[in-house]
Amino acid sequence: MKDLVSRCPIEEVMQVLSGRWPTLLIYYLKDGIKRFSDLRRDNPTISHKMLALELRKLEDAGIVRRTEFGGYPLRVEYDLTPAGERLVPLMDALGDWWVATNGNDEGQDAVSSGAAGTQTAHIRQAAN
Amino acid sequence: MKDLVSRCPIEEVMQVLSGRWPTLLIYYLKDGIKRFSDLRRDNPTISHKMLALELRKLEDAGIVRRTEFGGYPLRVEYDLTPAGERLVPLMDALGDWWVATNGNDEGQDAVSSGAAGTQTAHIRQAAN
DNA sequence: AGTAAATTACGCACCTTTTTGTAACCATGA
DNA sequence: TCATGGTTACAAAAAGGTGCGTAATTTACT
Repeated sequence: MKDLVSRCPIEEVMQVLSGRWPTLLIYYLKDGIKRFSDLRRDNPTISHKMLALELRKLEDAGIVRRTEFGGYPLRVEYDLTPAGERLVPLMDALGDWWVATNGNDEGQDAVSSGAAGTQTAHIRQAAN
Repeated sequence: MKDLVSRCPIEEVMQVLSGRWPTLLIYYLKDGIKRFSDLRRDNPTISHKMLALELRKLEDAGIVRRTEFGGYPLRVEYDLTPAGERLVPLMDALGDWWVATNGNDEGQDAVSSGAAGTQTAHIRQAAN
């Protein structure tokens, strides 16, 4: 997706959120601060290069904040900006819409949306 | 983007909505029934192959309805399903989030004068 | 009257462009 | 020597564009 074709903000958002990784990364970062290697562990199928690229893109879009600590080995932390946190419920709504529109065929994933925060709950369950 | 990597519904939605065309097509179809050639005129930079592919994808996702009328030349009409119409406000919200998050600091756009309406219009081409 | 061309919504094959993966390299403190 | 968080170069894969074919009827022209 090289260029914009319209002046529509929705096209601009999609330019950032399109693809497999952006939304997944946002969801992992929703749980709190993560490091580069954490994100790679969370999602082993993303390549080293892609992770760096996607993180940079999200950073440029103001969704992710990158904090670099000096020293060696270099330590870098990633988390959501306030804007990124405001984005999360919108993506939730999309997920809810999706399961609502075709949730009549399957649905056995019983990870209930409990209140107690366990770790790595990236699989959302939209039951409403 | 070939395969899913998680069982997250958001990843499934993004598989359908990712890319330049899906959201644009939905926006054009929001105005009412369109034919294949209408959509090509609305958006001259999409190739006929892509348009056919994207429409099929949206149809499979239950967002767009395809109605074929017999005869020659074959006539086919496209419009949004009810689910597709329910999706529109969610995309609007994303667009609003976008303009809200970066219409803030970067002082370059002089458009934001006038009343304090936070409501943002999606700029569409007036091609009718 | 007869023929040619245009129309609509694609499918298919071929080719180019864009994206993504792989592997290697960097810097340096423990 | 290994670990961290990258970057770069090259290769592979995927996405996308172009042009042709299709079908039956209408219109355009001779």
